[in-house]
Amino acid sequence: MIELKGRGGRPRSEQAREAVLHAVDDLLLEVGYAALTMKGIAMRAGVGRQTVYRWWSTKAEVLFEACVDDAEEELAVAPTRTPLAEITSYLDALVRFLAHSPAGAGYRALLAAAQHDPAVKQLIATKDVLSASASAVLNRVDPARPADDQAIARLIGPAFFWIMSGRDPAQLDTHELARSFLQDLGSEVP
Amino acid sequence: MIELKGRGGRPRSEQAREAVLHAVDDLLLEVGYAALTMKGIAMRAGVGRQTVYRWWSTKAEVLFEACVDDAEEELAVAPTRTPLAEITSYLDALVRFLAHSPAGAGYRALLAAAQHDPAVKQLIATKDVLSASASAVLNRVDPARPADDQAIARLIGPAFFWIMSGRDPAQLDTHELARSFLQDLGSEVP
Amino acid sequence: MIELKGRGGRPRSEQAREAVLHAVDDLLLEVGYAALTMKGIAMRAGVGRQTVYRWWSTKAEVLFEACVDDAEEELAVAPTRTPLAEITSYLDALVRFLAHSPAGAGYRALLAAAQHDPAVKQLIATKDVLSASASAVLNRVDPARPADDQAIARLIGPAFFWIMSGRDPAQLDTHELARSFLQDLGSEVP
Amino acid sequence: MIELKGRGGRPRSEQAREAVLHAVDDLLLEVGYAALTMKGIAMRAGVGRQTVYRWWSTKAEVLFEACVDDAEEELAVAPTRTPLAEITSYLDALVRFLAHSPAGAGYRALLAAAQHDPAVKQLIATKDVLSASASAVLNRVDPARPADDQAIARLIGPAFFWIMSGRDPAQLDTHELARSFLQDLGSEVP
DNA sequence: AGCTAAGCGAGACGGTACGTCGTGTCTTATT
DNA sequence: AATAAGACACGACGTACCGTCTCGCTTAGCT
Repeated sequence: MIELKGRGGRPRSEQAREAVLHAVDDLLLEVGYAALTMKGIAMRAGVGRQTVYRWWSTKAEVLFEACVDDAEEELAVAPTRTPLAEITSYLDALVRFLAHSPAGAGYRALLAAAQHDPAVKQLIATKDVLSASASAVLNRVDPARPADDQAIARLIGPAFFWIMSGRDPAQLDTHELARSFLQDLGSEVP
Repeated sequence: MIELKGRGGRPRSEQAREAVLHAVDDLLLEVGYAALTMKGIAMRAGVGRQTVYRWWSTKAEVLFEACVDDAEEELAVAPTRTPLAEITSYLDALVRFLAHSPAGAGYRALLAAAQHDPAVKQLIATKDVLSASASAVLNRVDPARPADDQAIARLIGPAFFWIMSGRDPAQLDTHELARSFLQDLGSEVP
Repeated sequence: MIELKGRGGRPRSEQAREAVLHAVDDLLLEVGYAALTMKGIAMRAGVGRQTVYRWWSTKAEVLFEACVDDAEEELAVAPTRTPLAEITSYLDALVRFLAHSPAGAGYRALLAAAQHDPAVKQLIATKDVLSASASAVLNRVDPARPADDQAIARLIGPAFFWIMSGRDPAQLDTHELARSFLQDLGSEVP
Repeated sequence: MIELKGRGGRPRSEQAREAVLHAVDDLLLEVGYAALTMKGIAMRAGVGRQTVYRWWSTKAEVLFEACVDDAEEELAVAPTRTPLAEITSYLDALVRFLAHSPAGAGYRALLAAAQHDPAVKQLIATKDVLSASASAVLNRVDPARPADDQAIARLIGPAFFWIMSGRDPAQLDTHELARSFLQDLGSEVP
């Protein structure tokens, strides 16, 4: 037996929960993260403000829950024949996610907020979708060598910096990035 | 001569300007970027609110002016004998700047804000201290090959991602990063 | 016989009813009428909110039911030998009730609320404890002359105004008030 | 020299002050005291909420300032030839004020609130318009005998109770009240 | 004994006012 | 003309209470 929580009381409304998450998705695109407010979310969702505060403490938490699932899905790439194709395909997905996806916009906003808000830092640390996706790809490319953080940073870093520093995603040569990453991988200190 | 501005009137107070910039520096460390406000800056600086608005439009502009000079200085590394030492030294400076320097905290906050504020994006684009410093190092290491954005991203990216994603700066192996970067440099497609 | 209500169903809980009335009594003294809330009453009584709303529409109704019985009792004075003693004794009880009794505090609050809430006005009109008590005394003092509203107002008014306008009840000379009231009574236009 | 306050700063807006006071007057009649809110006052006045809170702490304070002047004016009666006419005229004005005047509605609301709010009690004690007006009449009727609180209570009390307890003002015989009051006055203990 | 129905505690729901704070603008007197 | 001071209209903050609703659980009278 597990379900021991709250014996009485009206159960949480799944409808309200979804309305809030959809409202956050919509508003992020329409007004941006800075103009995203708890009040605005509640109004857009047709929900009382207390209902939002009851389940989420900050707009960052709502946004995190709203886009973490999409993020995982968008960063998963299909297996390919060669490591080069696999890495290139992953980097393309990464750039697409960070630069164009709604979920990516949410992720960038959260990562930005985490730079000056320890609570958000801790929040996004609970599910590090970027590292996890890179780790999955690396483990598939070279199952013998377990993916470490340093390798993940070398894989993700250049594209990540490219997007975060505001450069044009179309100008990034992901194929060259993948080639150079794999060369390092095959030539590390013996 | 030079002073061609408004014919009459009181000149701008240099004292007020410096008080504002120092106030921003102090407050960023004390309360963080999110809690940084124009009102708070003015109060801390002992300056009228209008005086802040007269010379800067947003808190981002004040912060930018307050930390861009420090940033340039901290990211300049002394020339070294070998490329490997030079690159390693630069990456160390980069990590130190992003992870520990007050100016770096300001830069991170601005770059974060730029993710959802086009005005801030444009602002920090006017003086890309990170790319400029990397460019300087690259040109010194290999004067024959002019530094391009892709190489800059490969150099800065991994360390940048490491810090921005909240990893411990002490765990980053900059020497290994430098080695792998230089290997790519020497082996690019002929 | 008589019990024609709903054929089935759980009967009303007398325990809950009393808990609510006691809670209102307690809270009125502790936090005052303004801070008295339906939610607070339910919590203090250890009762569901709906249970309060099921039997009373407003906090005024609960309070009325909670203090009307006490009020009647406190305003009833024992017969005395002389009219003067009787009237004085009644005025003393009136002042004691209005100024010091918990039930009187409830009555003052309700009468105050009635000034801007027609529903409360109608509510307290259903059982005018003040006038009724005065009427009883007057009828005993002079059975020949039925107590009219004007006489009741002359009897109650001065003390009522004294308390309602915040004056010190100890400074009121009820004996003098009684003497002057009786003089009027005996000298009205023939 | 007196005007030493605040050397700098924008002066208080008289326009905003009047807009707020008029808004309170209007809203009291339209929605009643219970539904009167600081937010509503600010909106109706076309004024920021902070502006209201800057100068008044509670809706009671705003209302007090809004109706105290009207109250004083409405309770001042013109001198008459006979004491009976004077007293009757005053009682008529008193009833008219309490039962029909907007300012009187405000006064009743405040006096009601004072029953359970010490701050309001203290507030209305700073300018006791009812007692002051009665005092003025009594001093004119019998300059030899200075008006005491007990006499004031006997004069005001009956009419006050009549209105506060919700009776029909038209049914009150002020002439009889005045006659009986004057009889007491002339026959007090020697 | 089983069924039906209303009351019960609990607590989430959509709303709205609270009093505070920061926004960017404005209006003073002073320098 | 720039300054320090501070009032202005505006609107988001997070909290509290409103009155309603939906749960699972009594607790009775009526088959």
